[in-house]
Parts: sequence; structure tokens; C-alpha cells
Amino acid sequence: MEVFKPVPSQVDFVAQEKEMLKLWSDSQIFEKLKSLRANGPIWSFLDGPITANNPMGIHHGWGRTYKDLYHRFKGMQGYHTRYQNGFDCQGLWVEVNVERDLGFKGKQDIEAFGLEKFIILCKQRVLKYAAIQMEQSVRLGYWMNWDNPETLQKLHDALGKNPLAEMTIEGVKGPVTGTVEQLVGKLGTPEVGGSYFTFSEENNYTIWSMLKSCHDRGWIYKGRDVMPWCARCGTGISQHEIVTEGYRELTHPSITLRFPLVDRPGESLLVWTTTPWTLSSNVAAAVGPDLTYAKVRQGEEILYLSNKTLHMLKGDFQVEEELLGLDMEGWVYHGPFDELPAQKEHDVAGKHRVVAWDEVGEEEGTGIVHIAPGCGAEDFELSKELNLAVIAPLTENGIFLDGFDWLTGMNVKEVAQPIFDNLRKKGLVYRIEDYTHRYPVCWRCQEELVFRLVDEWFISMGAKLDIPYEDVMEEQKEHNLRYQIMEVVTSDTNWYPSFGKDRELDWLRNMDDWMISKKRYWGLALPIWECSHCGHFEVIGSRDELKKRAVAGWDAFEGHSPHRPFIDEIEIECTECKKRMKRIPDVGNPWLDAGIVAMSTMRYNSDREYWNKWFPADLISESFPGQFRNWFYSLLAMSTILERRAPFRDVFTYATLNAEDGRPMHKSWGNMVEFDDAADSMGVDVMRLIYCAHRPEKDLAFGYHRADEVRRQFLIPLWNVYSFFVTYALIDGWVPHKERRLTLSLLDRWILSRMNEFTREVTDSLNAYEPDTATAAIARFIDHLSNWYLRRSRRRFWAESGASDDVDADKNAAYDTLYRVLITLSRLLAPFAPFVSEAMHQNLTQGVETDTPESVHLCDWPQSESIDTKLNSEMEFILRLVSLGHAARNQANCKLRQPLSEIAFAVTSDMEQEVVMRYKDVIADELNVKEVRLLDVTAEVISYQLKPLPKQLGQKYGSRFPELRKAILQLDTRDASTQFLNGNSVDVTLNGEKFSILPEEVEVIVQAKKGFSTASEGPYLAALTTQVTHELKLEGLAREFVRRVQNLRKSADLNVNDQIEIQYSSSKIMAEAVENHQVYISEETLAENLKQVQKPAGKFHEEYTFADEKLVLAITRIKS
RNA sequence: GGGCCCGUGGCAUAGCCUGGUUAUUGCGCCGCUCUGAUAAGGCGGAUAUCGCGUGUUCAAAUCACGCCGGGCCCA
Repeated sequence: MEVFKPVPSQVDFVAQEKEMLKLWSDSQIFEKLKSLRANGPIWSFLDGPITANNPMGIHHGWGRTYKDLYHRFKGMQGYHTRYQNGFDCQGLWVEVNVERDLGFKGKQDIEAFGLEKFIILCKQRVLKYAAIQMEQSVRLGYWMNWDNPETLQKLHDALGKNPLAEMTIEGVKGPVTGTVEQLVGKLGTPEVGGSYFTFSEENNYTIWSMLKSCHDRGWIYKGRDVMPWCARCGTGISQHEIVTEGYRELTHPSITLRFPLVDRPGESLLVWTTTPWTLSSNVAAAVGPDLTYAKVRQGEEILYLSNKTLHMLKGDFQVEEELLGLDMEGWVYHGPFDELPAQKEHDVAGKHRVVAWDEVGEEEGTGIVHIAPGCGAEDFELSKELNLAVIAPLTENGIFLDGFDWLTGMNVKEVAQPIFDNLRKKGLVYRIEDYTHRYPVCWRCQEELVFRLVDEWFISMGAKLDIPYEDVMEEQKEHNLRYQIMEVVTSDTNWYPSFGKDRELDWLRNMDDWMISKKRYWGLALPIWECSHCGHFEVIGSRDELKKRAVAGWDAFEGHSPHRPFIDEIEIECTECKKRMKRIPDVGNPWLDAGIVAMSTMRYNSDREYWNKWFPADLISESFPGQFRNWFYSLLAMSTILERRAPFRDVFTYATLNAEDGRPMHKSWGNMVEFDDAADSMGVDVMRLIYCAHRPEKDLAFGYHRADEVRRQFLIPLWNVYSFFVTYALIDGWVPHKERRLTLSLLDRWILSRMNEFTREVTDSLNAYEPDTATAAIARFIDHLSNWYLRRSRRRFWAESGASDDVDADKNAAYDTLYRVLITLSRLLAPFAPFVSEAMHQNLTQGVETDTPESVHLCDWPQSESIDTKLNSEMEFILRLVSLGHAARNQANCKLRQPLSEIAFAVTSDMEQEVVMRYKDVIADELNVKEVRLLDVTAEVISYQLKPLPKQLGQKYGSRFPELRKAILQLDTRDASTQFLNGNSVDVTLNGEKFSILPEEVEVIVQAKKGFSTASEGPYLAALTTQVTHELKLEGLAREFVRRVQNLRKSADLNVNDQIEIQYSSSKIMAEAVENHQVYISEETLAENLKQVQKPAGKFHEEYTFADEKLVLAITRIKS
């Protein structure tokens, strides 16, 4: 009976991953993990919702790997966790895609299509992509309480047919029945289970209660402001969305034009703008009160502009006079569009005046700024200060309103040229030229934004006090949300990397009030009812409250989710004037949806006991771009509003994923890697290891080359150690035994001690949120295991069983050690590379040890047992010396296969000498030398060099170090070196003062005399004797012979225990070598027969020429 | 203009908190080499004024200040 299944050295990792997925699903491993840990301590993770709008990208894999890494780590440590993924469902990004699918151009198309149908399509899109992302996540090995994708598909289809039809789906504790729309709204609830969806009723109504809580404190208000506006989407873009990704480098025609002065005929202000459409609404021109302006003559006319912008004038000019901006204040000019009815209506025509404004600069333009308060945010601010008229020219679709004569009905995008023509006719144009600048665009549809005067709804963040946070008094915080949030961040949260906290606090310090409304369709229905009669508004905090207050429309709404259009039917009575109030048509900012989840998904309003158990989250994790002002912010804001507590304890953040060339991934640049492709060609273990090995705060260059590196570094050596183990265990019929009385070798004891050290490193690094450090420790350990422990232990596994008790005992110790290491390694690796570790676990334990869990992921996290630090550092030291030995061989150009008589080492202390001698067998084997000894530092050293160690001496003697150093270098080198090497101090006299220099304060660098090939590093020297005697040469040739046979065996694809017959013919010395080492060769190659013949014959045949020797070989398998 | 991060061979990176005179590792390149687990591995070589400047110090990649450049975030 075979215990282990044979493990070939080559494996299809991707196919194996798919087998493991099947195993997990067939055996319900994840379900078993959850029941296993059901009574464990709580570890609360809160997932940041992924937008369910497209298939998952490769960058999502990064974050999801971290999330899964920590879930599995904590799971193995015994923690009970919620495993709830989240989908972000509501908002403009879903709408934009649905519009695109339908070929819509703007809001009118949606209105014409019908809101009811449109909203259903939005919900369907979310369900469709949520199902796709789930399947991708499962492929990644991400263990969460996933919904059944088929159920989502069923809901998707049913929603399209009849949202009010009855339906039954499988819930957590049995079937759940309701209308399709109700069931969709219940996704993620305790009843239905699975991922949370931000469009759920629970989520929406919890936001309502939060908004009500704000309103109770007077923090909700309707503001009139000039906002960046997307005319295509027909909505304002809030400060939270516009920054960074909302700007593009664009070129527009800019115009410089004259504003003729009323009381100064022939004289004009010179004004510059990049947005000619705003000239229609000009009311003033601003000058910097302290700037110097020039009165300039050009031909017949007089122009005014600031001194530092004179370079923009074309042609000759004479400065006639200089004056301060202050002097110009109050001048009146003719506006460029005084003839428009809107200008007359606002009583500005002919009354435009010059105003003083500190913000005016001279970097661009003319130092005189055209002011249109209805078209610019700063202009609007200024208008409030100076009581200027506000002319708002555009509809929400960017069309000129009535009152603009020939402009009325034109699109803002198309008016630049007609306006230039018009101004040219009026003789106002001075110059028109292209200008490139950063201009805001809609972050979703890329349309250029305009600034538009709108009514929007805000949550007041509280005044910005111009003092450091530490100086804000308790009573100032009391009514100030800004400082309350800063307070919870400061006292209750830890950020990894730590600078995240500073970034968040910086955002909080500077942010404006939170604009929560959007003039769109698909999203949270803001629960604000407003009286058109008296202007009073109320915020409704729950469905029940709404039902009580409803005086109309409830029947139409009943049975529907709280979304448009049905929610809009409901009217309530105004408490002030008793008239009917209607809901404002706006929907909510989507960060309300994502930010409430620390409350909603933890059942804040439905099961307070549960909430108390799971809130706050122990960990949240997302990438930095955007999240400091978005999700982190909204989570903090809402939790502070409701509880004045932080919603999480630790935040683990990471940077941005780029393509391998370091640039962002872009379909058209050909550097895009799709998640599904990567999963199926590099494999997800490799993908996960790329992520885990990377420093989180640095941008990650992701690609297939990196994947190859990672596979080579981790999976291949790991797999081959495992394959080696299984191969020989099967040959020997070795199985693990509970009862172990082992005589461990030095190497066994070392690798076990290293394993414990490594266990501690991985555990500590994960606890410190340094998965990259943990992964580096894994790489180091695999390297030690494969390239040292196993390479130096292989022979023990080949020894023939039954030869002697000692040999059997040693072999058993080797098997047992390697087995234990592989078992522990598979567990430590499980959170990082869950598939390959599971494959190893399955084969190594199932059917072998009855009490081993059926999956590696059900195992307990390994504990670090005794670490023999002395042993570990000794071996570190030996590895250094061995490396020097290899270098010495390389120096002599002497291949390792050629045995040499001896190697001698120079080291720095008695202790090190003792270590070398204790490890001489290992060193001799590795370096293929007959003898390992210490260099005789008096007889065999040709030169000495003293190197005073600055660290020791500098710290001890401070500023006297340079002189002391000089004095040491002036000592008799040979004499002093010998003293130091013998462990004695040497006295140095400096200005009559005596200093005793200790041996550990000086490095002695020695050079061996002729006859050795040497390599050195600092004070360490490896000196190799390179003479090759005839005997050694024969031995080397015998090894050459063996090597050739082994290559033949390998290319013949023989099993490692197949017996063979060898026939050979060769030159004379080679023949002598074979004869002298017949036994050795036969043993090494498993040769029953070794025959010298004229013409070697056999199944596998090869001729070699090397050095001066010729060899013809043939081998035949004779039995297996 | 403000906050945060970063600048190290051709490229990518470690070290910086806690200063020590020969700066880590990987990729790529060249040479050598090992292998009855290894699609690998090992040894060596070429390639770095550690962004620039000033200061602190016996000593600066490391600490401080200023500047330059890049990134993220804000104005």
C-alpha cells in the first residue's frame, strides 16, 4: 500500500489549483473552518465595498490577497470572523454604464426611457457583475461568505420580468420568500446571508437614521453655491470626487479683450480668460489692491494691465503712468455683453465696476480678472463679500437659459467661436490664442466640467479653527464634527504605514462641508422632504417614521425599495405651514453608501447586541488613492456622527498597481494584464506571492516576468524538496510515526531550530502588518531548506535500508525532520499560497496521521518552539565560510567535482576556530576536500593588515579615534596581528598616554602564502590547496564518469531506483579511474554491471570528450 | 502655496528610525560551476560621486537645514 501519492518534480500548478478548489468545495472546507472557530475569540474585519460594475481587475487581486491573507492567518490562530464581502451598488458609475449600453446621450434620454425601467437596469447590472466578481474572487482563493452566483443570476432575470413577483431563495436558515425586489433588497442580511450590497434596504435606511441624527444637531443644510458641474451627467461634482483624477491637461482658446472704461474714452482695461462663455455673465473686474498697474499707450488707445504682465502685449507700447490697483477701485466699464436682457435684468449693464481682490495674481493673464459670480466658485465667494450681482447662464445640461438673446439655447461647448466673432465685431478683441492648462473633467465620463450655480445639500463639517488640533478645547469640539472626527482618529486608530494617519488628519483639517446630494436617479433617496410653500425641510430617519408621516403616495411605494421613482410619490405634511411637502429629487453621494457599512452590516439598528460584539472593526484595508478622502473619511464621519467612536482600530493601506513597465495599465498601451488571464497562466499562488512579497506602500510593477521570478524563488524549490521527500519515502516505505526516538544530526537540529525561528518571524511580521517581511522570511527559509539542509542531507536518504542500525536510525531522523519541516512549512505558507500548501498537506497527511485536519486551512497556526540561537548563528557563519571556499575554488578555476586535499580557514577567535572544527565534515562534503583545518597564522600567512574598527573604537574613544587609528596602523603589523589573533590586547602609546587595544577592536586581514588559492571577506580567509595528485585526479575522473551516467539515466527517464548495466570504453587514465573506483561508481549509479568493452552497446548511448579524456558510455535498464 | 512619501549600478530594490570607513538583493549581461529533487542552484566579474548643497559629528546613504526632481493628497 502506498501511503503518499507519487509527486513528480514537474507539476502544473494551475491545474492543481483547480483541483484544490474542487476539493474545498466538495468537502465544504470553508464551512468546516467556520464551525471549528465558531467559539473562538472575535476578529472583526470590515470589507471596503468593491464597485460591482465591471469584472474585477488585477489591482483588486492585490487588496483581496491581503484581505484573505489576514482572514486565513487569523482563522488558523483560532479567531471567529464574519467573512463578509461588500459590493458597492449605487451611484453615477453604474448609471453611466447603463446609459452607455442604451446609447443614451444625457438625462433627457433617461427621463424619456422611464425611471422605473432605468433603475431596474441599474440593479441588474450590479447583480450581474457581483456574480462575476464573486467567481473571480473564488478563483483567487478568497474565502468569504459568497452568495450563490446562480441565485444572483436568477434574481437578475426575475427583476427584468416582474420585480413584484413572488419568489423564494435559499437563505441562511432555510428558504426566504418575498417579491423579487424585496429579496434583492435583503441581500447580505442575517436572513439571506452572503455579501452586503449597499443598495440593500438596511444600508439605505441606516443612512437615513444617520442623516436624521445630523439634522437633529443642525448639521444638514441646503447651500447655494457655484460648483463644478458635468453638463452631460447633469450633476454637480463634489470636492471629494474632483481632485486629482478629475483634472486633465487640455488646450482651449483663450481670449484677451478690452473692457472700455465709461469715464475715460479711448481707455480700456485689458482682461484675459480661458472660458469665453462666462463673459456673458460678467459683472465686475478685479484688481490686486497692492499690485502695480501700468497705463500703456499703444497707437491711439490706452490700455491698463499689471506691470508684470506687460510681456503679453503685442507690438510697441509706451508706459505713460504707473498706479496701484487700489487707485483703480470703483472705475466703471462697459461690459462685453451689456446688450443681453440678463445683464439688464440684473441691473449691471453699464455699471460694471472695478473691485479690489487680494487673490488677484500676475502669473498669467493681465493682472485684471474678469468676475462672473454665476460661473466660478471664487467669483461667487467674492460676490457674497462685495454684494455683486450673480448671473447664472446655464441649464443643468449646459444650455444657455432665456435672457441671453442669440446665445439662448446654445450649448456651452459650442459658443466659444460665436462669442469671439461677436466680440470681434464689437472691436473688443485684443488677442486670441491657444492655452494649455489643467482643467477639471468629470471623473466618470471625462466630459469637461463647467462651474454652475446650484442648490445642493450639505453636511456641515464645522468651522476650521486656525489652531493646531491639540489646542482645540472640548467645548469647541462639542458642536464641531471636524474636530470630533480628528479626535477619534487621533486616539482610537492605528495606521499602517503610519503616515496614513497624517494624511487623514490633513484631509480632515482642510476639507469643506460634505456635499451629499446629486441630481441623478440611481442611488440613495435622500430622506429630505421640503415644503415648496414655506421652504421648511425635514429629514426622515426611518421607513416607519415615513409611513407615519405619509399623507399621500404610500400605496404606490409599498413593496418597493427606497429608491426612485416610487419613493418620490410620498408626500408628508409640513409642520410649519401644514401644506404638502415633497421629497427633494436628489439622490445621495455614494460615499454615504460605503461609509455607513460599519453600522449597517453590523446591524446597528436591528441587533444592537451583535453590533456591540463586532464594532469597531479590528482591521480595514484598502489602497491609498482616494480612500483618505472617500471611504476612510466617510466611515469615520458617520461613525463619529452616530457614536463619536472610530469604526475601526487598524487601517492597513497599500499603493498603486502598475504594469511591468512602471506605467499605469492601459488597454491601448498593450501593457494590460487581465485578472482571468493572469490567474490561468501564472496561477493565483504566484499572483498572491507577488502581492505579499511587495512593500505595501510602494507602487507595484506587476507582470509575467515578475511572476516567473516569484515562481522560481518560492514554488519550484519548495515543490522539489517536497517531491524529493515523497519520492524517497515511497522507495523506503517510510511513514511518520507518533513515537519518535530520534538521533538527530547537526543539520537536523539546525533546520528544526531555523524552522522555529522562521515561524516566529512570519508570525511577528504578520502581526506588525508587514506581509512583505513575512514573505521574505519564507523565501529565506525555503532557500536554507533546499540549498543547504537538503543538499547536505541527500545522501542520508539514499543509504540502503537495513545496512546497519546506525544508518537506519540516521535515515529515519532525516525523514522525520524533513517531514516535520514540510508539514510546518505548509501551514505557515497556507495564508500566502493556499493552493500549493493544501496540495502538500493533503498528500503528506491524509491517510497518514488520523488526527490531522483534513485541510491545511483547518490546522492551527504553528507555534514557535525552542530556537537554538547559537546553532543558528553558527550555521550562518559556516555558510559564509563555505561561500568563501567556493570563491577560492572559482579563483583556482578548479571545478567542484575534482576532489582536493585540503582547505584551511583563517577566523577571528578561538570560538570560531572551535566552530569550524565542529562542522568540518559538512564543510568537507560541500567543498569536496579531504581535510578541513585552520590556517596556521604564523607559518602560513604572508601578509597581515590591521583594520581598526571604527564602530568599536569610535564609540569608545570618540574624537581621539583618528589619532588612535593612525597609531594602530603604525604598529609592527606582523607582531601586533599575531597578538590579536592569539586573543591578546596590544598597547598603543599616544602623546605619552597608554591605550590597550582589545582584539575585538581590530580586524586582522591575512593573506596566505603561495600554493593556496584564496578568497577572503574581511578577516575571514579560505585557503585552498590546489595540487591534484594522481590519486585525486583518478577520483575526480570517477566522479566525472558518475555524472555522465547520471545524465544518461535522467535523459533516459529512468526511475531513481532502477538498476542498470553500464558498458563503456575510454582512454587509459579514465579506465584506471573506473577500475580504482568501481564500487563507488556502481553504488552511485545503481549499476549491477560495469563493463569495459570495445563498442559499448545499450539502450542509451553517448560519447564524451573532456580534458584529455575520451569516454563512450551506454546504459541499459535491467530491473526496477 | 500647504501636508505626506520618495530619490541608492542599465532597471528594480534593502539599508536610514538606532551614524562606523568594502552599500544589500533581484532582473539583465559575461565567465566558471553543481545536480540520481530542482523549469533550478552556487561562485565570480563589469556597472553606484547613495539627487544637490550646507551643517552637526572623530565619522553621514543614515541626523538637521536648504534646494532640485518625482509621486500621492489638498489649496
